[in-house]
Amino acid sequence: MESTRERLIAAAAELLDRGGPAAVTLRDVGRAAGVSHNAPYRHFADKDALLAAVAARELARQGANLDQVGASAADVQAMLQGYVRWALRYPERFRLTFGRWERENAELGSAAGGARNALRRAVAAAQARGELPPGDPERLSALLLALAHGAADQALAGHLSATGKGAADAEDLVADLFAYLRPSVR
Amino acid sequence: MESTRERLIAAAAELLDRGGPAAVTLRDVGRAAGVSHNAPYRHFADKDALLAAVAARELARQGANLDQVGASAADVQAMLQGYVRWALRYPERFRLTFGRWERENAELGSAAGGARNALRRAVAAAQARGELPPGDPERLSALLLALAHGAADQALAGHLSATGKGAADAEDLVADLFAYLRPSVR
DNA sequence: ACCTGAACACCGTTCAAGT
DNA sequence: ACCTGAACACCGTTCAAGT
Repeated sequence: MESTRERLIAAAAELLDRGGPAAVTLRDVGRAAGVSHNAPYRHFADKDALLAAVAARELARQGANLDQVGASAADVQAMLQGYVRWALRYPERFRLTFGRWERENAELGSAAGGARNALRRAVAAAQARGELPPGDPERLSALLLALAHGAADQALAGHLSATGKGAADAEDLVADLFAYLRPSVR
Repeated sequence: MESTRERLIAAAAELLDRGGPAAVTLRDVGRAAGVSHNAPYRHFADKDALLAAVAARELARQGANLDQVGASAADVQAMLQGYVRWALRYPERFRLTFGRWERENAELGSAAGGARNALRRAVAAAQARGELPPGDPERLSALLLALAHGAADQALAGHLSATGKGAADAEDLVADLFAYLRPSVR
């Protein structure tokens, strides 16, 4: 049995996918969940809190995927490319998740932290195998995630020329970075 | 003498910086520009068109900076770090500029294209000097810009741990990438 | 060609009231 | 503890009218 709270979050996520944050009106959310237009206020402080709950749900799902990743550089690459695919498939959730509010919302902050930790562990394991350059894994993780994040955002904004000789989609850029990082055989 | 159109854009940019797109109400824009709340409709189709004009102005300014860049890898790095500093200083303009609309707005699309071309030329020059790895300059440019963009966005979302042993700010990540890309002396 | 004031539909939020 | 209907203030947009 789905709680009203869960139905509200699901309805908000669907409206978000369809038309961005502006399309998430409390009236439509209520209608889709079968309650009145201000029933959401019994579960969330305001509209922003409802959107934050959508973001937290998304981040928790991402974290669950990341936990089962392997220890090779190829596994880390696949993890980041999976992240890029998710961003391209659900642009609005991607943009929402990396908005403003992690300072304010504890649930969101810890969900994001968990995902970052999973990536850092995988990077450290690949470094131990000599498949990624040495150095602080936290810092190398940040570099990898920043590239995946930026490549996805550029692709969504239409900034990646998908044709021509220099054509590269967001996943190609992730692959390029891993190729540059591969320690040369000495 | 500043035209009404220019005053509207300037007022919108200031309101945007102060409180994000939601704070850019046509009523406040009109008030700040000394006209009525619907005078903007004589200059822009709607609120989105006004925001697009703000983004275009910003992008044109960025492009003007990029045109005077040198030909060394250090110059390219400085260019990208300047981009990161701009993003961190004007988060709302940064987010606005890389929104949705480049497909729709010709002025915006060409402004963004000009900035990308300036970067590609500088990258090609640094490659010719042997300071960056060979390969299609378009593709390497995309990698560099994606990282700078992603690092800035992660920093703005509070995703970059600014303290601890793995501490790295957005500019550090750009520097790290250039260090990895430096062709090893063979 | 540019601007204004009134008006409309829509939205987030609050409140008194119901079970 | 959870929900509802009415109400309020605010916003984007349109329109008839003015210079």
